[in-house]
Amino acid sequence: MTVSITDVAEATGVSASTVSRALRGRPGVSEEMRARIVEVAAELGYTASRSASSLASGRTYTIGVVVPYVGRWFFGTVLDAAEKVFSAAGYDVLLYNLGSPEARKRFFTKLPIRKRVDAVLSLLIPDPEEAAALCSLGVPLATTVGGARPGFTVVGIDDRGGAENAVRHLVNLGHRRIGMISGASEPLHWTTPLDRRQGYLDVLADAGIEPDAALEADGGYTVEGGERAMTELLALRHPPTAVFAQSDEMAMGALRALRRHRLRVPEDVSVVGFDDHELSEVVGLTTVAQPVAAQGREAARLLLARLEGPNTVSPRPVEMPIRFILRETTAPPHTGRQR
Amino acid sequence: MTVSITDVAEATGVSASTVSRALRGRPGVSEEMRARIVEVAAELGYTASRSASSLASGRTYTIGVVVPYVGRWFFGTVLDAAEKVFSAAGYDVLLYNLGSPEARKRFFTKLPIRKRVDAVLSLLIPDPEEAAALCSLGVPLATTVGGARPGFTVVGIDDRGGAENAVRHLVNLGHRRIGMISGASEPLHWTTPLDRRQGYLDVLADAGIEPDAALEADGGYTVEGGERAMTELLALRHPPTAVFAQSDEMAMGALRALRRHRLRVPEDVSVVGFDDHELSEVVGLTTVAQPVAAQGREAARLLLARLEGPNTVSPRPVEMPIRFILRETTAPPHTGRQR
DNA sequence: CCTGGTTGCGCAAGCGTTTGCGTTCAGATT
DNA sequence: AATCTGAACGCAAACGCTTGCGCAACCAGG
Repeated sequence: MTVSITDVAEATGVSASTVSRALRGRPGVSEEMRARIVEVAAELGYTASRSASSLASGRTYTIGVVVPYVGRWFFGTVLDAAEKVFSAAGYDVLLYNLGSPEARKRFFTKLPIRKRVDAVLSLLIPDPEEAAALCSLGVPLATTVGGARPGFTVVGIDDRGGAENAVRHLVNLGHRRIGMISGASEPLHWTTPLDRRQGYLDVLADAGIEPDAALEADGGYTVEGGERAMTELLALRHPPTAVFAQSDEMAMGALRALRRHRLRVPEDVSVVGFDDHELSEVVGLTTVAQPVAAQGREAARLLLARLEGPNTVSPRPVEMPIRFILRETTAPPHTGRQR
Repeated sequence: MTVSITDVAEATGVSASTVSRALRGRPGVSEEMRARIVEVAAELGYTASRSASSLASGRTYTIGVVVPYVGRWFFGTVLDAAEKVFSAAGYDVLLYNLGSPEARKRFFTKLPIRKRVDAVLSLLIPDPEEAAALCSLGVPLATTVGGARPGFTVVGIDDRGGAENAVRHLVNLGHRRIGMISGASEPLHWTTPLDRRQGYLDVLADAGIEPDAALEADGGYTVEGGERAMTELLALRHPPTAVFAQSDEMAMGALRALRRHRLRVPEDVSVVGFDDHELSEVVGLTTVAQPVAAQGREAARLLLARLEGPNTVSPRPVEMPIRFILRETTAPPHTGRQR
């Protein structure tokens, strides 16, 4: 039926051990013999059974990647980049998409990943319990989100600095009432929304602007949430003249809300996002870009390095560069007609 | 070190076979014994080694999913939905991201998937050779793209009918010069662009409009490609007054090109897309929606059905409903000032 | 009390690799 | 010429699980 290692051993007239060594480039096989074996194996269309080989060797040559939503641009992009690195290095990737609470719970209680992977890249923010579960796997861990976490190799960006750039831009344009559409603040372990908020507050303080809690609305990192949040802000007695959205998706939701309210951007309201979503250029959104694919690549590379070399996790997160991108959704506040 | 089945067996005072049967719900174990074993296993934190179990049983409880680009909205969304179905059924998913030609070649020559999966869902269009390679795996196959293919369970949409809807809408508005931004026409096995083009041609013929090859530009299914294509169309001696883009991404590129040319949408040019991308609503794009996630779910379900029941592939593709969505990028042609 | 059929469980043979160790043999060293 | 060395390869024991078969023990029917 399907060709096994002994088939190619017999066909070559050697033992299975020699075939194994030859095919995996291990020493102890003469070059001519190796060549013959490789040829015969190719001829027979032999591929080693991963199950058998990982059972015998303990290595799976598989990386587990766990993400909250593969469908979302950010995660899809990171995954895309990371997968390329892994597969180029000969690793397969096992995907766990943990969007729903049930899926998440099932994953962390049953840990189907156990004994199945050599390392894991987590793109979701584990709570302390979940992090402990991952650590208990005893394999190298990495992440590109949520900041430092013991045992994890983390590559990220300067969220606070990025937010400062965005908000400072608005301040420099002359805005004083600056709203913020923030991300889900629920999981406290997930520092990104907190850091971005801090950047926002820092700049306000710097500019001598009194922060106003009413100007912060939660958008849950989705387009719809952004729209809702913007709608809330517009319902305020004194709506903001500019809005900093903690993600481009939420910024786009805000744009939609503004259009529904027949408000012009940037004439009536300025909007600045964060992330540089692939479609942000299309809508002309001013934003701060983070190298999403590069983060995935880097995290994957570091993970592989830990796998092949000494398994040491750097204490400080790797920080990737960010870049402010001026486009068309920001302008000085409209001092003329007031709503 | 890590707890194995014999550990559970010893701790319970039974044999490993009984533990195996008990944990997998096989007959031949009394209920009270099963309960005890389950309890002990949970206590010890036992998880069966997949490698060992699939080596012994031949089943991997893993589905291979191969996609061209995980990062792109369409594929990410299909994958997201399919993964949920698979994991809920107890299957893991092995992801192969074959964007680059090298990755693709490596995959199809080495077929690392062999002996690693129980079934595969392919979201890329295999050429005949690649399709044969997949068939040679001897496992159930499914796809959500590219139409009928022997051996594959396929779930798709009525591409031709959808295109007809879109173009008829433009015709009804009074447009006569209707351009088309088409998808990559390269792989001939991939029928979607052809079908959508046919729908376009059908409606033109129906309306007594002479098709003009100059009005078709290739956008390669990307935002940038769409922008280039639109730019080409605008450079024409008689540019179209409306454009049908075969995908929303290309439509968005077209919108960008139009904005760059200081043309208003829909006053100067109407644009209609195809797919209903998650951000199409944000930009107000008129389009024809296809149920992307639902297709992924359905394909996954059918695949699992083939896996558990009799392995029969339905001869006709499953067709999911489409829906025309009128938004704000289409209007009657501007008969006033002409460029 | 002896059959014949269940039911519940253990035995042991795999599944296809990897790998430590042992063997053989040619060539180099004394 | 006897010994040592290293390279090239084979043997066989894992790795952790599944599963066909066998074997007690038990129950009901004659």
